[in-house]
Amino acid sequence: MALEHAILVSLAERAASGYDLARRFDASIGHFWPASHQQIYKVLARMESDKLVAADLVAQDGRPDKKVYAITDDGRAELRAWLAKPSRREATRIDFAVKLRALHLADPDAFRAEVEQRRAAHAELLAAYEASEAKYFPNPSALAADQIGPWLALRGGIRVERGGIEWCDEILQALGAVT
Amino acid sequence: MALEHAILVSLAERAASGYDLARRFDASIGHFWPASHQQIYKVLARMESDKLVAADLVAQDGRPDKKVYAITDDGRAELRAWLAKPSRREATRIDFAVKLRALHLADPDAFRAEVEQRRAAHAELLAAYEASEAKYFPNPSALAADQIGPWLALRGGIRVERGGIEWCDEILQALGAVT
DNA sequence: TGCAACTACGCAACTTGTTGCATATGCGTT
DNA sequence: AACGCATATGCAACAAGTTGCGTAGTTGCA
Repeated sequence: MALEHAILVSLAERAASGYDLARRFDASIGHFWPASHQQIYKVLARMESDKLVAADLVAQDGRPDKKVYAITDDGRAELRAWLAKPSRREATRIDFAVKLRALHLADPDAFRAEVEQRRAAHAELLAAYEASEAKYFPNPSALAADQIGPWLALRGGIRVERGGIEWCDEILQALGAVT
Repeated sequence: MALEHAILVSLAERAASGYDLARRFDASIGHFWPASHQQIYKVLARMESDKLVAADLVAQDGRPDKKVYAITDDGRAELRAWLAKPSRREATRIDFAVKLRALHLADPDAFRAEVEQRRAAHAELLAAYEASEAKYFPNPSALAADQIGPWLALRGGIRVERGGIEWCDEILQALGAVT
């Protein structure tokens, strides 16, 4: 159950409502652990009953009330335990690679279009990551201690997307050679 | 439901029992879509009742009987439909990147050890992929039509592992600079 | 005035995958 | 004879995530 840990990491940075978390996941941590608001609310409710987080009901004017969750000492202990325990290799499922294996059964033009679409998606994410890096980490050699991790995570994202683009280019080249 | 499609791809290559598929997944297609034998048997049973595959009971001597599954025309149609429909971007969940974000809360030595372990795992998989490439695709410029896809998929795996190693090295360097 | 978009929370049904266990045969080793 | 290992199949309980829907107030715009 790693969404739990992703939420703990996010709440350790600062307290947030379920809604805030959902947006935070869309913007940053969710690049590595996507989560829908439904799933976040569900897990948050269980975490509250497990005392890993504590809710504080905040009335707002002009907006619905919200429940602001903060990490508890139990939560921090759980987070530390998770960090200390080496995680086993996560299973990466790459739908696209499965499709690739069946390339000879597919329509070449449709497949090429899909590869190009995929390449564009990688390029878009890469641009977003690079913009984040320029904005938040302009000087990586002089980072605050709690910024090194987020920066390294972002670097990983950049590598993944660049690798994805290169893979697409290699595929397009191979497809081109066939045509 | 993509395990279904991975199984169809595998059975389109050639018929197999659940046990065969499980081993095939361990060795090749499972690098991109891991699956346990329990899950494979479960999905196969449903696929049989959906007429996507047909089972043939084969008695063996010296071994338990087995059920050899072959793809049906309906299965081939489903496979073609899946190939033609652009798949949306799969959600990649990177446990490790979530941990990285909480780096400042972790024990530096334990974390370094985990990164090194992760690097070793990437290196091991990379070596296996490169051995496969050398063995099965010694001459990529002259590949049979149905071998291009599997080769490109393997190339993707190689890229992923190489990228993973480089990321680990970047992290180790950053951790070293701190110490 | 109406309608879309944003904030804010959540339930219910379903699908997918994991974990632990059970069963059976036959081979080779100790 | 006992044990582990490979072959071969599967069930049951559980965990995690997806999809579709529902509620309710506020803001801004056309």
